[in-house]
Amino acid sequence: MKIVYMGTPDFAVGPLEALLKAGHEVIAAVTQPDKPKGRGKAVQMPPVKETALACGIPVWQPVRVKEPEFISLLQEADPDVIVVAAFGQLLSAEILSLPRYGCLNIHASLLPRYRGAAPIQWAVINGDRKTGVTIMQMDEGLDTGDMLLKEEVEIASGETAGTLFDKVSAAGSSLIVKALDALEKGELVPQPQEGESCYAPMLDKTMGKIDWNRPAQETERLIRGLNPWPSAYSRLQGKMVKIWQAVPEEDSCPQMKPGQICRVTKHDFSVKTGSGLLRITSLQPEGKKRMDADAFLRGYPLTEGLYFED
RNA sequence: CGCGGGGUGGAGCAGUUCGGAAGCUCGUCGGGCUCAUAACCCGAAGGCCGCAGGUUCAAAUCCUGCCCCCGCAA
Repeated sequence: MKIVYMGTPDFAVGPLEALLKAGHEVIAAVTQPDKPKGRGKAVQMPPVKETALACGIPVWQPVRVKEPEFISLLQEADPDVIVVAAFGQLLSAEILSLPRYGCLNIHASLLPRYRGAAPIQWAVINGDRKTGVTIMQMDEGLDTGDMLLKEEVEIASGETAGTLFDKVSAAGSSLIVKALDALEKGELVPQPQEGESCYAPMLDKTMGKIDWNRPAQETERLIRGLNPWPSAYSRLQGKMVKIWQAVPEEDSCPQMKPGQICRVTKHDFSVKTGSGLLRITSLQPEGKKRMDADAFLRGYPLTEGLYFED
């Protein structure tokens, strides 16, 4: 199969490698333009570009895929199919109908649930026990196309968005290979999306601000869902503190108010929430590395009654 | 030149303003107490204070250059 691959972040790297390993002819990788990132302002290339370059695949980085020059470039390439994974730009009808087999998308959820940009994180934040990956035939809607193949992935207790990303990406890698195989043989049966749908909007940093009035369980899920990015955080004595790991507990401090620190032990400490306590076991003060709570407590002695600020 | 914090025994921190014997809370090892312990008591080991130069009688501390880690922003 002559494939044009469209993808940008780490999630899209595995599937690309899987396609190559399966012997498909990837004639080009399309990815978002390099952007200034990181501390220095240094321009960085997307993960998919790095991989493509390392594999000797031509890389295209159109600012807008709708540009006529890019469309004609695609037409010239004449792919059998376009495979899309977390690319970051919407494809026009013109592009969707360009390849013989159309465009296949690797989506990180069991559609029709979690259409949109951050399906993995939202599955964790909402406390789902399983999610998955869906290969679908793209249409003009946002993740509304007919489904071709699906695979479930369990969400373990304590799962973070980061660890789940790896699992779902791996599942997507093998599934897209299967899908193309079946596609060639004409064995795929498109299935319209039915049932309850929902959206998983893009995450932004403000979501990570912990509202201590919320129940401890809910905050704990938020912490896992926003790990490794953008991370859940609060403020303590004027400094930003990221919370990396916590455990919900029974409320044993009825006299405390939400956000107040209680039960400081040698190894960890708990914070009062709107419902229950949240025992903090791993955190990261501004300017410091992530550390276990007991390490934190050695250098930053806390007293009970102290508040996390808004 | 985007803004800022930091690199001090195994861990987390103080000390740097106002140069002058390496400290705190833990951990580790040995011993003691105890039915027992994450508790308590006694003792010990373990640091070229990120690297390289400079100033000085004397530098963790002042000056210069470099490396590395991290928060914000993007």
